[in-house]
Amino acid sequence: MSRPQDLAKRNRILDAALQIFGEVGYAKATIKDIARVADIAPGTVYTYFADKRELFRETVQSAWTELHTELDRIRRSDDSYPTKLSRLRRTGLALLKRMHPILNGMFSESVRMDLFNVNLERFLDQLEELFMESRERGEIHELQDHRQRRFLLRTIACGLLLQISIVDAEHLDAEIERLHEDLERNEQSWLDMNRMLGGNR
Amino acid sequence: MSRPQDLAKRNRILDAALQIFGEVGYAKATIKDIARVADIAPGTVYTYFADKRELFRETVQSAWTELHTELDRIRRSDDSYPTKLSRLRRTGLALLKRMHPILNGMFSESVRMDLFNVNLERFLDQLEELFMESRERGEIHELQDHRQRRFLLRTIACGLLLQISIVDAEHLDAEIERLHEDLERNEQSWLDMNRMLGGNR
Amino acid sequence: MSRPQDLAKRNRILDAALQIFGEVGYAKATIKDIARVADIAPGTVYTYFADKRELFRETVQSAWTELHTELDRIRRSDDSYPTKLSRLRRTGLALLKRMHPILNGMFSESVRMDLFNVNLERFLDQLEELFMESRERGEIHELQDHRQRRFLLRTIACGLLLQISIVDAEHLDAEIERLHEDLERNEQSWLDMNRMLGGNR
Amino acid sequence: MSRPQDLAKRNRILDAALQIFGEVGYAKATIKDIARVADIAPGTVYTYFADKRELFRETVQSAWTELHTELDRIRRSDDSYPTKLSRLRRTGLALLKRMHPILNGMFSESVRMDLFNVNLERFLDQLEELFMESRERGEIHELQDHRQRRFLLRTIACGLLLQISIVDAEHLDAEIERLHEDLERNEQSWLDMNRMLGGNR
DNA sequence: CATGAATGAGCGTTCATTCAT
DNA sequence: AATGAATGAACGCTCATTCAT
Repeated sequence: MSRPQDLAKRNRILDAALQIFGEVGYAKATIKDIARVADIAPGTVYTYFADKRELFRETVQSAWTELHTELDRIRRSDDSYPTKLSRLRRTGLALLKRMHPILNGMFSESVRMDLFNVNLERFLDQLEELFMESRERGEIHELQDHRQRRFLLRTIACGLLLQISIVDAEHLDAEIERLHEDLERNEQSWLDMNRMLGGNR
Repeated sequence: MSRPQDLAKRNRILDAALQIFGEVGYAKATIKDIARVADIAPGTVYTYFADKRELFRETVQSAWTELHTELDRIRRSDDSYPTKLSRLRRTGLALLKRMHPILNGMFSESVRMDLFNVNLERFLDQLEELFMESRERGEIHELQDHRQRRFLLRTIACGLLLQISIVDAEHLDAEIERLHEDLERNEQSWLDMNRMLGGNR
Repeated sequence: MSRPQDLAKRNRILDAALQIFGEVGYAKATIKDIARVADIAPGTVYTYFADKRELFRETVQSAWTELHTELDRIRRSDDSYPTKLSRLRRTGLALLKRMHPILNGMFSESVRMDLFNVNLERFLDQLEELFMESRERGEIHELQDHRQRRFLLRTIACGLLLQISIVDAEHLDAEIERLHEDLERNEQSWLDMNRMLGGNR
Repeated sequence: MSRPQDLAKRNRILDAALQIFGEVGYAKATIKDIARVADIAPGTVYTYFADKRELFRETVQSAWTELHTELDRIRRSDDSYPTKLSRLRRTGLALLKRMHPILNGMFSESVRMDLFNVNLERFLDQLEELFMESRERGEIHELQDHRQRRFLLRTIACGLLLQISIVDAEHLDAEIERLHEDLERNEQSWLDMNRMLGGNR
């Protein structure tokens, strides 16, 4: 079955889905509500998506894909390591902010649909690539062994994800700002410590 | 409406709810299934809990309360700081393991019911108390300022929570074991670094 | 899942189903309409029947079962062969009359659910038993070989079934009466011919 | 609304309708599927037929019309009575075979749309015409009075129709063959008996 | 207090039909 | 005349909740 080409309408549906899934979670979100927000008839949703599951899947996956793409772009840039970290921080938090509505309701269904683990590991892989490349350029020293690093990366990534997801919309901007600063200061500590320990070697 | 006194039956319902909510998530869990597992009639659930929301609320809160109680006990013990850290690690992961079934399906509803933030902050408060007390006894030096520490604690706590919640039951034991080791090694690094930097002062 | 014991209500639902399935056919019959006729809430239907298919199945099968039972009773009676034929005619047509509402809409779904062939063959088997027994008692001579007889029995049975099913309710009584007479006269011809040919042997 | 002149396309739609109605029955057949098989857009169906009901009506009627035409041709031929019977048998069963897909799902809708009775009676009328003419030519003797004969004809016609309709596609050829033989043997018995009784007069 | 049958609002989904292109 | 995306009413079915027993 071929899908119509009206990408604008498809995106209106995805935006509406993002909003509604975010507001009430997957199970309580209704196609009728999503259609109402997208300003179309309920039946039209099924012209663009096979069923509720696929709509959710596409909604979530589009956010992950954006993250992967951005991280890839940062990695391939000519920026210095600290600049890359800074860009990553800004990009990641901006995406989290945009995805905030859905984060809260997405974990359980994402996991059930196997959308979470695959994307998380892919994200971590790219992050490690970035570190490897920077180390090869002599921009950083290694602090931990592979496993330890992976553990910390995963834990921090999950930690940020969950922290954003539990903020209510009202305080979202302030929280993002706070995390931004905290991450920046933390990075500075790491860079300092890295330099210090690197110098000690 | 006054509540009946049969606490044994109330707990049977809570256990059944923990199991069913965990297996299928809040939205897909049915009162009928919970009642069947608790070996009572569906209507009886409403003698002990006002509605499905309250049943979920009580189910989740009982797990948190257990965590708070355990952490309090550890804090008040006479153990050394490394021992306390070790006990905390073991206790926390054991509870996470027991709560695993429900973790996956609980975030969105927990947040919506404001069960998450309050309990998380209370947990972090206790954790900080533990650090303060240990520092006062000269067992540790401070590495970061209050805010930085809070950020790291919250991020790591959330990170562990989310990591456990996305593991499927089959790999749960292996994952718990892995996290246990990773945390232990990480703690050792911190202790080493703490000692090193402390010595520098 | 055990079913409640309120047989009166179950039968009210079956009667309503008979009426509605008969009026509009399986596909266009709605659970809501059946529930309305049975004077219950739509959901209640699902307390007594698993789904629409099972409700239809039970509705149709109950009629066939009644026919099998009646034919069995006639066979085992002490009546003479002509009396048995007469009783069979009356019983069969009476049942067809009662089932008339559903006949029209039932063929296609019955066949799809494999309700038709099995019951038809069972009916024909019993009919043949009746002939065999009567022949053993010397009440009839055989006119045709087994296959020819089976063919005629099946064709006539199907023919009567279809004829009744295509009569509209308004003319049902007259049609039943007409078929009754026609069958009676036909039987008489057969008996005459049987006697004639029997006498010739 | 005037109808377009593209008869080839109209027939493609009718053929597709015959196939789809036959495969799944009236209610489950969709205009989209019929359009897909006919290789046109769904909307185009409504250029040639007012709605789904009319499309079904035309589909079924075209089959009946074919039967009437064929029977008429046989009647008007110069063949002898036994040859005519034989041709009728062959023609009828061949048409039933071709119509098999639709038979199963058509009774209820056909009756509801009053397509069945009229065509059946017209078919029986033609059949009787054939007998009358053959009797006038002295080819057969009469066995029964008008009413008795009409009853038997109608019953056997309906019986054959229903028997074919309940055969699944897989066994259709074998069943047609079987009915062919049974009818032939039965006709022979009738002819024999007719001759015997005729000779007695 | 316990029961469990009854309730009925509301879900995801389908599809005959329309109509702007 | 042909298209096919859009429509929205209506379906089968679920299940939190109630209440007569």
